Amino acid sequence: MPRRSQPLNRARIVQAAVELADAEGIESLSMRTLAKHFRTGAMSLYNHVDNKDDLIDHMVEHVAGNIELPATTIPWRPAVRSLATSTRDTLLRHPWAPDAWSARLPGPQRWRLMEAMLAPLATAGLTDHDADLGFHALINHVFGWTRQHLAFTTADATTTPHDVAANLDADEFPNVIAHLEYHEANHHTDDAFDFVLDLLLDAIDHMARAT
Amino acid sequence: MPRRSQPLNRARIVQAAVELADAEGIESLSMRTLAKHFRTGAMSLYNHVDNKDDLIDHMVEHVAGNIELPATTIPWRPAVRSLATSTRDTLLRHPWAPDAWSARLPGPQRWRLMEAMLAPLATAGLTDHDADLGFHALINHVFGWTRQHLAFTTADATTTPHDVAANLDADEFPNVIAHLEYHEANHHTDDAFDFVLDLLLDAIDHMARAT
DNA sequence: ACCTGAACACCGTTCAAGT
DNA sequence: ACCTGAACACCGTTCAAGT
Repeated sequence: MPRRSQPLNRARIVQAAVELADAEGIESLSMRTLAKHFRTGAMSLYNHVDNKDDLIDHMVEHVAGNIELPATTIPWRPAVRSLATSTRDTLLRHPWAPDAWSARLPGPQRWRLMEAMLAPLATAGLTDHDADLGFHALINHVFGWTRQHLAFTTADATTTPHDVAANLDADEFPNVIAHLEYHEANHHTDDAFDFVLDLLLDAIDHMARAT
Repeated sequence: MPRRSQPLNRARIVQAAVELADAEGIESLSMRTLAKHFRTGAMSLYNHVDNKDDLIDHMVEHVAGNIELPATTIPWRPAVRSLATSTRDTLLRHPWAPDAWSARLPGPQRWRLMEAMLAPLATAGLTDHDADLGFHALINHVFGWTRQHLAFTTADATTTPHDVAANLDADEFPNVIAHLEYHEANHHTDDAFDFVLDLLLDAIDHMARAT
């Protein structure tokens, strides 16, 4: 809760909004509570942002801008792999980001990321069709895995998978119960992200060699 | 806008809420506007639903209940394939559903779906580890593809990919522009869903044979 | 048991008035 | 140019009072 020494500007507002959404959840981010961080009223924010929707657009762009790009000199496979991983890492720091991201049109920072993923794919020697398939499969994996991971680590920290399993009918849902118990026992083995990522990279490599 | 001949009950409320969210978007679904559908005040809904969050839980369960399950007699691969496809088909009819689904804990109908996906996978002869990888990769693909498709078909119907491409710097984003133009030219070739689905099923089959 | 009006504590946003 | 108070049109939800 900083005093208001410096004048308001959009960068500071967006930065504070991201921090607030990270800490308290985006559902409790309101123009009024955000303005309180600057010891002013909600109306003052409208000098720097069109409206709340515009603010969230800028928040998503801010997050997108934090994603580290791979060097343009490395081969396509490590480049794509590195970008997928750093995208996941950044998204995990902003639990509200995946939903906001998917629901909005891209801005400059997101175009920059798309370019950084498409450019190495374009050097792999794929047909347009295969490049398109590969690109979307990779994006879907990164966001799908991240969302799944966030749902597990964020939702009701009080309710463990084991508790949930105990309330399910063992005759009706035997495989669900086994699945939940597997997760209970394997909390810290997070190789699923890399495994499926490599599966997709293998498939892309295979398509490239067949072209 | 039905007259209120029958008494209110939760099933009718949830049904109306789903229809309203499908037609107008979930952001314009309020307890007050929903109540107006039954020519009553918002407060009357609270006799059948704990609160708005509970209502949305029931809406997601309603959608999950509409997903057709494969026969339990068929082999694992067509069973999984069919469930993935019918899940996608149902989700596409309810654009608000994927976000609401991912953000909430499962209820009975979603357990039923998980069981219907895990049960055939369990007969494929995978290790627990591989079954887990396969399950999550399949779910991520279904939801990721569906979200992507919804974003493309719902967002600003006025702005075509081609319009967007025209506003991008051709030197900075050459691959993004090529990608958008590819989508412009290939509106109706939707084989990406099946292609990646088969890729994942092949990988699962391969893991099963190697066990 | 089910219903419902009034009221409370919030929202986002507009507008007119200030410096 | 930037700021801001009051006001408007909404929210979800509680509570007390009705049948």
